[in-house]
This record gives sequence, structure tokens and C-alpha cells, in this order.
Amino acid sequence: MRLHRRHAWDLSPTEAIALQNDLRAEVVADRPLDLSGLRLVAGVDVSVRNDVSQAAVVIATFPDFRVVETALARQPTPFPYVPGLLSFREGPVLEEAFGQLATEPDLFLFDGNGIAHPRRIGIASHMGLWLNRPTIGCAKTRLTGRHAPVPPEKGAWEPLVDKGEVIGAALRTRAGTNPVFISPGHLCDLAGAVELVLRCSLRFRLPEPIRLAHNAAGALERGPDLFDTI
DNA sequence: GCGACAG
DNA sequence: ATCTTGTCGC
Repeated sequence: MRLHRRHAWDLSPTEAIALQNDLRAEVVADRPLDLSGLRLVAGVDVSVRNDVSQAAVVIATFPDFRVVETALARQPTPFPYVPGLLSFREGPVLEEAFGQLATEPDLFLFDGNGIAHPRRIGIASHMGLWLNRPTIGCAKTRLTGRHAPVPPEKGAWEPLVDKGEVIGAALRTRAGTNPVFISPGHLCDLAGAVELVLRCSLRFRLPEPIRLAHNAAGALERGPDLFDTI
């Protein structure tokens, strides 16, 4: 699919932070999500091995998650992992994978945060500006913000608050496991993000589209053999 | 100065 | 993220 906009990725950490502060004003995180017309959902994930980053974007039907397209891309890892600057590490290879998509999904689910970020522009928000489609962040651990203890039953959640602002939710997608951290990326709101993730959480902690992408990136990682099989 | 810190 | 076997629990 064609990307809405792009910029150079080879920036120093200082320049990257300045860019985030420029872009944050463009992020839309208060738009209600229309789940009734949702047909195709994409899961996005990147694995790293030996300084090679491998991206997987898997498009599946909603709400039954039948895979309709998989895009894979590999590139040398361009940027070290720096908390708060994940998009500058994973952005380039994701951009390549997005460009390969023949299908245009209605929504993207990212392994990482949306606005639950020190400058309110985590990777799901940042790439959302590129994709110009609703995006949601789903992180396995917390980057910033605080929350009350989450009740034990599936579907329970507590607001994630940073500097007096609700930036996301700690959501129990499965009993007996740790909550995940949900936040709007772009073109959706928190309520819609939580609802969507719950509807994508069948029997595991992580929502189905992200599991599909994670598996695709993992198979890619194990060698060229399975690489072509996907 | 001392912790915290998505993947 | 990744390095890695067995093992505790439903």
C-alpha cells in the first residue's frame, strides 16, 4: 500500500526526539472507532537477530482471523534500542513491509505503544501517520505511566496515567497472566482500542493479529527455508 | 545525582 | 528483542 508520508530515518537520538516533538501534534487519539465496518486487521511485529531486523505484517479477517496476506522484509538494524525511540529502530524495515502490501487493512495492531509514550508518539502513533489508518499500540510491558492493580478477570482494565493524563489502559486479556498495555496509536480512541484488542484476544495473552505477525517474523528468523514457505 | 526504561 | 532446558501448573 502507498504510504501517506515519510521522512529520513537516519537521525541522531537528539534529532529523533526533536522530530517526535514536531510530529506529536499530528497524532489523532480521540476518534471513536467504528467496529461494525471492520473487515481486515493487520498485526505488525519485528524480530532482531545478528543485527538484522525482520519485519512481518500479517493481514487477517475480522473477527475470525483468517490470513489473507503476509508481507515480510529484512534490513540491517539501523539504530540501537533506546527507550522512547523504538520507531527509529523498527521504522525503516516496517516501511519496506508496508510498501509491499497489496491489500489495505482497516486497522493496524502494533507490538509496542501508541500515545503511552513520554512524548505521546510511540511506534503505533508514528507509523499511523505514515499509514493514515487507525492504529493501536499493544505493549507487553510498561514504558511510562502508572495504574491501579487490575482485577483478575479477563476484560478488566485500569487507566494508565502519566502527568495527570490518561494515555492508555492496563488490560487483562486473559486470566492468570499479566495485563497488556493498550493505547491509541492514530485515528482511534482509547475505548475503541480496548474494545478492539479484547475482540482480538481469543485464548492467549496477546491479540491474534500480533501473534500471527510474531510467528511470521519468528519463522523468518529461523532461516531461508521457512522464509519462502510462508 | 538517582532510578526508570516499549522492543 | 535475544541468550536457552527443564519444569511447575491447569
